[in-house]
Amino acid sequence: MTGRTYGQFCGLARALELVGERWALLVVRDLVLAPKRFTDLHRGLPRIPTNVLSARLKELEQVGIVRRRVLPRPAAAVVYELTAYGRELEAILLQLGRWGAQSLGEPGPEDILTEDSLTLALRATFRPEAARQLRAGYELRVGTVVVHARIADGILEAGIGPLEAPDLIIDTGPVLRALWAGEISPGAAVESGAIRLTGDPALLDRFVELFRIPATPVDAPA
Amino acid sequence: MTGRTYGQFCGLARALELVGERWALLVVRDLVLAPKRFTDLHRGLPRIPTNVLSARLKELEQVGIVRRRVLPRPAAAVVYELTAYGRELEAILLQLGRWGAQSLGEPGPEDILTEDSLTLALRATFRPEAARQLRAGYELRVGTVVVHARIADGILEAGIGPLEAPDLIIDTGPVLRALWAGEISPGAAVESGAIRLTGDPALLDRFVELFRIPATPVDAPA
DNA sequence: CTGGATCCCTCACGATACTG
DNA sequence: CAGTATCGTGAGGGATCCAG
Repeated sequence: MTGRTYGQFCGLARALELVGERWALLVVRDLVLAPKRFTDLHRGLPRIPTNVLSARLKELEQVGIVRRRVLPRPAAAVVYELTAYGRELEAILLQLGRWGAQSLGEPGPEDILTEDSLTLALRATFRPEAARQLRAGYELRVGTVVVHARIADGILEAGIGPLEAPDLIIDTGPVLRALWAGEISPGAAVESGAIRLTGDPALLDRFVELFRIPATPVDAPA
Repeated sequence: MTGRTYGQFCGLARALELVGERWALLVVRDLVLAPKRFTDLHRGLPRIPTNVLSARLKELEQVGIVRRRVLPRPAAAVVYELTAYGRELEAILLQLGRWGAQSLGEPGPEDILTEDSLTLALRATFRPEAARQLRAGYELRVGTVVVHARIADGILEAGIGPLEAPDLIIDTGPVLRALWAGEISPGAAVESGAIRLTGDPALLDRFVELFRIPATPVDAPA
């Protein structure tokens, strides 16, 4: 326990000692939306070795970010959930995710997309000022990944899974990133067939105003 | 370059690929306030091996967070500075630092405190709503570390070094953390001799209102 | 089948020494 | 001052194995 510290009396250094190890923040990310079992976590993070996942959960539990809970019968299952302290990381994760999304290129063939990360991406890129006077329900489908967003009174509710009666279903693929970043217009995306719509097509224009990855800042040389 | 990725199409995963390696965010932290030379960075982060510092700087430069700049003569020096993209991390660092500060215990004997981290701690814990109607200049001394804070019109300006004509000089030690967290009252701190004041003592009460580490959330069991 | 623990290999990190 | 070179250690990666 004496190793692995930064030797600085600093809140940031402390934070990095708590969640700075590899995979730690992604585990927290997958617990933001709901408690999960070990196997569910592993399904959402297939590239993490089970021993590392095990170690991270123990460490996160020890420092009060995650709580291990054994469900009462009949489902004799173990779930991991965030503590109140862990939940405070959500806003930071969203900000960091929005920052990182600016330099996100096209998805590689190995890259996976999960319901959790897509849902958090909706929350991270939501712009309340664009949601005034709007009440709408979107269902977003990317391959087999289905999430939804409901906007009402300037508030976003985003979650996993389909929606009862969506005003618009957006069925798309990798082009979603370019659309999100404003690199392609909704019209062009639909026309190319990269996006299929079910419902009110006009709501797609609202969608790209509601959810937006900021443009990547470019530095002038010198 | 193919290794070290998370295999997820996710802004957060991307962010962690950019700044998730050990020491990376602390290097960014030390560049937030001002560009620095290699040796200055190493002075602020004495525990980082020079080869690792070298590697981090190269990586951060390659991904567009840091720029390496050779100063023109006469000072044939090399400085590292943040790009616009790197500067966008400041708000995130402050939030993360404030989060981590909640679980910061007493400083260990090995822990060091730097001007940079103390200045950023001021920025991170500043509460504008407590600064209304106030115009004041503080000088904060912790050992040989001296920083300052100027408050005017609800705005904070915090930086390294002393102040021309401070309204209050706060000369203190490790007790500062407890004061910051509200675990000890200003009066008790002064009375115990752990804090020495020069200037208007009433401004110390304002200080603890202006800068505050939020209380650590405690989870109810079950 | 869930919920991990164990083993082995590799590579990043840490410490130290050294150079333009 | 601004790094590079070398080398040992331990954490991470991948596969397999085990208990309830």
